[in-house]
Amino acid sequence: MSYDFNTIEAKWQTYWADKGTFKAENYSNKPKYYVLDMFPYPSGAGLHVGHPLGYIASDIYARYKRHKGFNVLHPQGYDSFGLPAEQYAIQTGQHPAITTKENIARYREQLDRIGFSFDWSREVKTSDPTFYKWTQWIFTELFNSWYDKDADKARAISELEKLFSEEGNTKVKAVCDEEVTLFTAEAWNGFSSKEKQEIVLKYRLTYLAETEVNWCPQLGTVLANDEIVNGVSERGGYPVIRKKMTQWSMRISAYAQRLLDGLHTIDWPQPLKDSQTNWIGRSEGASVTFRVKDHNEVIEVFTTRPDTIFGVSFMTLAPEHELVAKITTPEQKAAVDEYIEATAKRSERDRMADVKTISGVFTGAYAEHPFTKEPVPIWIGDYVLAGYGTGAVMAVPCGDQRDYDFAKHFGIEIPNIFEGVDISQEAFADKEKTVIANSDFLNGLNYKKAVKTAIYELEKLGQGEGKINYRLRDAVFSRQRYWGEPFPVYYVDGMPQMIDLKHLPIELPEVEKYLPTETGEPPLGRADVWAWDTEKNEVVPNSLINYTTIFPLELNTMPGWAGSSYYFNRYMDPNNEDEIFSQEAINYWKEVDLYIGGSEHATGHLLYARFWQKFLFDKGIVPVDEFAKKLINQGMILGTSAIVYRISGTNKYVSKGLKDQYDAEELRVDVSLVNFSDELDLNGLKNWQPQFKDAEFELENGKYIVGREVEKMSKRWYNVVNPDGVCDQYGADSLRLYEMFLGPLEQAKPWNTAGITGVHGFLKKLWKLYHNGEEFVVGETAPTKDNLKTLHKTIKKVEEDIESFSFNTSVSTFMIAVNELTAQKCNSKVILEPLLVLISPYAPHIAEELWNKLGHTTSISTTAFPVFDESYLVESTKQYPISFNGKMRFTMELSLDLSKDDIEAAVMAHEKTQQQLAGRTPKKIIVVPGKIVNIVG
RNA sequence: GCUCAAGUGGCGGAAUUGGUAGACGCGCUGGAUUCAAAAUCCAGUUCUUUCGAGAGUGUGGGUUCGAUUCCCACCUUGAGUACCA
Repeated sequence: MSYDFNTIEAKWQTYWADKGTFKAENYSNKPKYYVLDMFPYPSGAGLHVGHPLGYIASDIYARYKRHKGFNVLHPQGYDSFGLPAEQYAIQTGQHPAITTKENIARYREQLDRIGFSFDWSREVKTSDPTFYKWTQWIFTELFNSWYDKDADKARAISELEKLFSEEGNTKVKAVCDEEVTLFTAEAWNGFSSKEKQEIVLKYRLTYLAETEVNWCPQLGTVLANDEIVNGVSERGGYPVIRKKMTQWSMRISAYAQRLLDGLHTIDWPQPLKDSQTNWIGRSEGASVTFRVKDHNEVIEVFTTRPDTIFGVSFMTLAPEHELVAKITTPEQKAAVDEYIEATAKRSERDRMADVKTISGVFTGAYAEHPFTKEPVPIWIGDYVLAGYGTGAVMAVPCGDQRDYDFAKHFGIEIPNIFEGVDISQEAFADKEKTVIANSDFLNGLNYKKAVKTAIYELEKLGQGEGKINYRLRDAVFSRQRYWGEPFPVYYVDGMPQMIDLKHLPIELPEVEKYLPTETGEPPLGRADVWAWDTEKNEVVPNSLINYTTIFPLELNTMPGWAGSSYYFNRYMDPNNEDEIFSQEAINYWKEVDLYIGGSEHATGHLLYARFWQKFLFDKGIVPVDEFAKKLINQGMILGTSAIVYRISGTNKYVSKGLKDQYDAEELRVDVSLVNFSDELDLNGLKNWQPQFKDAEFELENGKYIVGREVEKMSKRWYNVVNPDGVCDQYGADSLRLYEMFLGPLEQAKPWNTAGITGVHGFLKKLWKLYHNGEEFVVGETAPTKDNLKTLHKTIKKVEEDIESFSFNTSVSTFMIAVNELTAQKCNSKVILEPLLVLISPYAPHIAEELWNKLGHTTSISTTAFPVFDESYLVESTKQYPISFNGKMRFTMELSLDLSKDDIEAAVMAHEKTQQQLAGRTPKKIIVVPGKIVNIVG
């Protein structure tokens, strides 16, 4: 019987599903292990061969851990809210839920064919009301919490209100909005309910605020900072402008320091940690207050170099800074207004593209230096960003290149406050070599001491303090979209009210169209049944709104990252209707042990998920404050596009080798039209698209050879390879082996279908080893020394490979093992059984089939991983006493079957040996023919 | 500019407490089988060579008996990030 992979694979996939082989129990005597993939967004295009790469790796690890005696949780689900389904709905009118359902069915079919060991009984979908009930609940929990800086954790709002009523807000150290005014307990108790709500809102971990947001007119929605790339939207590449809107925000900035600290406790890739560190952007320094002369105003600046305070020769405000209008003198007003208008016109993108141009204008006003009391001119300039720090800087031209360039350009004085440094050409920014001069009490001090002293003196004056600044901004949480989680929020007198857990989920209402309304409201503004009855506690028609018992509901929906910020915990107890998950379940599984997914989520999903986990930890809902111990970024699988060359203005195509003789343009054609040797199927091309119907070709050696380009797999390049096709032709086991064999997991690598014959050949050889024609044959004789050596070599290597996630080299190891056993004519059951266990994580179907043929009635996945025995590898080593030059004696360890004479001759013949051994008495020399390999001692 | 990662045959890539560089696969060459092709099997395949050997892991140095591996400088490529005060 030949290796009929299609039948075998279908058979075992059905078996696993029927028997529930991979169903995980929440209680076990075995140690637990949680292997997770980043769940997919089910797009209409289906899976291409790049998608399963990470899933195959995690599946291998999950299956390996089962062999190692772990109770393994390996679930899968869908991140099923999102833009593509909504945009399809806008175009076709089809409900996104239908599109999503179809796409999920297609994904499931494709995933099932690859033979993953997912526990599908735990499947979650973020767009499923039974799931987003808990997304809504977490939102209300965040709303009902504030961040206490003293306790360094989130606490209940009720406790904050109690503090306010007892002592006002003067002593409370909380993370809150900047413009909070101080009040006493008496004042608090005298406030109206609405005033109280307005104040508390400034403290909540999710809050409503008038914020300047990134508005994308084409998409009709706001975008988070990480959804913008180079000033245009990540999706679609549309321009983004700044606009003020009332939006929900998440106070992630409260967790900035803990998000930073937590990175040291988790085993994640360094580049990913670096980009999170960068995104959080902690910088240590001081805030300094400058009085504005002739005005009752102060300018607060943040600086990382308080030691250079005596080098300040001007100040710069961002053009958007609120003080600009107040302090500009009448003489300068025209110039300032003109400059502000010019800046506003320039898009974010232009501003970034053109960093070199120095621009700015003097306001006419002066500030007072805190120590010297000298006047400091106040300028505005667009090199100062309104969104960072306080939007104002104290300019020290001798110590900062941008300040230096600005001062040079406008002829502002550049005082030198560094000892022994020439600043005639450029600023001096080397902290290590800094010695301060011309600076009163800071003279002669180095950087560290000067910083300390300056802050101390500023504090004495009451004009500054040490401060840590973070780049991390609060995350906008509202989207003007239909296909997302609705907020469990209604409004009474303009103030948001949360709907209690017992009435959740608040399900998405039906709408006629999925576009924003004519008045610019989000799509939910089109819903007719979208009001909240506070007596019946249910959603009722808008027509009933009376503002006494029935109120309007929130029209925004949540962003894509809401559901993905905690789904990994929900898998632990996914069908629980009463709780997000039981405490028993979360305390058993605790956290993800291994998380595999793409690096593109570094500053989005992976940061928000850590934030929510820390919040849930503060609330005592989860037992650990980092959700994933280890994370691996799998690399992308790239496509290999095929290119034909058309002579410009004609319908003639020339083969790759001839293209330089013509003025030819490049066209991409479907990769399935090209064989392994880059030869194009001419008739296939003619039938592929009408434009090629009458194509003429100029061939080389009778063939049309295409050009190749490695680039991202995408429909528009016609380079997508579908896993179903690979499974049809070679089988899922070949696909799995080949995806691993392609190269290291973390690296980006091009797909090349030609190479798959290699791993497919291996499976055929493995099959042949057990079969004599149609008959299944297994040897009952005892294994030889060589057989055992091959086996244990393989056990050792495969175990090391899996533990270090070097799945690519394991495939080679299997090939070597099967080649050796074939050469040894070994089909001994004693060898083959453990070998199958080794192979089963990679190629589970064939392993299961042969395991079954060996007479086992249980799944191979329940079998223990074979134990490595070193004695089979070192047995052939012998030790010989050797004399050298008639003086020294040492021992030789021979790992090859060579005679003593051979070795001695080899050592003597080797010229370098005498130098190497001069004056040394080695204990042991490892030798191979002609060379000394290792001298020990 | 800054940060990080990586440079090994025609190609993907092996090789870690520093010890036979190029495993394994693709491709290519030759052979067997076949009327022929596909499939399969066997042998060869870093470069140079006067067939003795010599050179060789981006470049130049260093440490070592010995370096793809460790150290220094440089070059190249990729990724991320950027007027962050």
